[in-house]
Amino acid sequence: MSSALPRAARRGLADEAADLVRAAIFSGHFPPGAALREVELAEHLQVSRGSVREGLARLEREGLVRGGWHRSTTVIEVTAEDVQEVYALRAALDRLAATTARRAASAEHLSELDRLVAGMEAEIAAGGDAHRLVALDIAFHDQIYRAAGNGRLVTAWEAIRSQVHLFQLRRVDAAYDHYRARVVGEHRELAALLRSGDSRTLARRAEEHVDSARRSLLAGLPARAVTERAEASGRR
Amino acid sequence: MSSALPRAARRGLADEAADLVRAAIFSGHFPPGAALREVELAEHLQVSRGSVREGLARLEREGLVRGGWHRSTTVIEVTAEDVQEVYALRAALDRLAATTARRAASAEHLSELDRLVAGMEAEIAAGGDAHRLVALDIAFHDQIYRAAGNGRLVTAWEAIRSQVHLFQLRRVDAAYDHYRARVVGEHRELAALLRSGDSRTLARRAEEHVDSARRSLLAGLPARAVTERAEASGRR
DNA sequence: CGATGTCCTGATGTCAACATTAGGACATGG
DNA sequence: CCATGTCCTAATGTTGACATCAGGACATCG
Repeated sequence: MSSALPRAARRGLADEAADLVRAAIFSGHFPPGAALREVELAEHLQVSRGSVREGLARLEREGLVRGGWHRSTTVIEVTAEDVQEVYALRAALDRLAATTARRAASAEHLSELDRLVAGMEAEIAAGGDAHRLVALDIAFHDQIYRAAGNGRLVTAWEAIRSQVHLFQLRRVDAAYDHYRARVVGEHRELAALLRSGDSRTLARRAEEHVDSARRSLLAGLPARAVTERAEASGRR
Repeated sequence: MSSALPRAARRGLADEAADLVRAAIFSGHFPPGAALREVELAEHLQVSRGSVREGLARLEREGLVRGGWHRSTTVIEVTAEDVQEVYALRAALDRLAATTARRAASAEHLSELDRLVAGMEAEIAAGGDAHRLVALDIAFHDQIYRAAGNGRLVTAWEAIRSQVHLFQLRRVDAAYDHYRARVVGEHRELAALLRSGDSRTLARRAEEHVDSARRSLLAGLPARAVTERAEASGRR
């Protein structure tokens, strides 16, 4: 037993609610700009408003939704500015995570990276469900952050992780072929560099990997913004 | 009016509670390791447990306290490992913030930096209250992050800001003379580089500034950890 | 005497009712 | 027709009571 069993964490309704709502956002049920009303969610999920409220606060910490005083929390929009902000920060974090993991990663961590890359290949061979590929992509980077062994760094990553996830989903929607053609190669190279690469090269490639994602996503975004708001009820 | 009036935000009891508890932690009223019981705080602050709970969640987002399932939230300890984690992350964030601000900062942002440095000098000349100096130090870096104009980067900074504040308070407790001798010079150099420095040099100096703080703090930490727990009531 | 099971206590988790508020619909006056 | 003030409503903010749980004290058994 290498990791001492993940401590059978009992999690509480707030976490449960957060997971459900997050999944609903990723699935497109709540498009960007949609309002997340506490009473609605509470009825639908069969939990109290307090728990929903706490769950929404957690999603806000992840940057997936925004809230305000006496104002419904809403799903974030995907504007070019948002993309620039998130990926600029992600480049800095990924760079630190990669160089730290280069020193600190255990053999288990590294082989798990290989396994995830293999999973991507298998997924593509099996037809290539876009959402599953993105999940593997995110999981790959999760693993790098975990390998670095810096709890605060993991927290910082978690604060943009869901946004990156959402952005990547939109990216594959707009340009799936381009994504599919690159995802395995880029990640395999990162895995190799993490195992036995020069630290400078690793840092540079980690930043370029993010930059590649950023440009690919921006190319698929209409000039100004992708609002695509879908108000539940028309304005009569 | 340069910044369009700061929007008269009404904030709610949760924020109020968070501010009060944070201040109490900085003042030493709640030493590292102390348990923050919701009922106690609720009675003392004259607000409901729900509001206290939400305020504590905010402090947890800042990394100042830790919570768990059915376990009291407690003030973080200050171990060497914690310091390494926070300052490694801070170095990466400060580097990004500085280089971004080098391009994006307005004249107002830059002159506010000068004003803060002048405030430090004045404070030292006036005797030099340690807590006020640290507050100016933090405010200086707040301003750099603000000048960079990346909301996500600001959020990432806010997730370690209070920890840095706490660490710096401990640093001046352990080695005030060393801190006082360096604080003005280092910040003045950063301000100058932000106004008209080479980007590479700026990035390097920003990282070194953090590294200087890290080493100074670690030197004041006993070998293993600084626990210094002060249980409220004895164990009879 | 050590290991194990039971109970108790003090805390957090959850809930539903009440208070407050933002934002818009509407009426009014210029 | 536009500007302004008033009111209403649907949402969030806040609260106190109740349900549940973790951890330790204690008794019991081997």
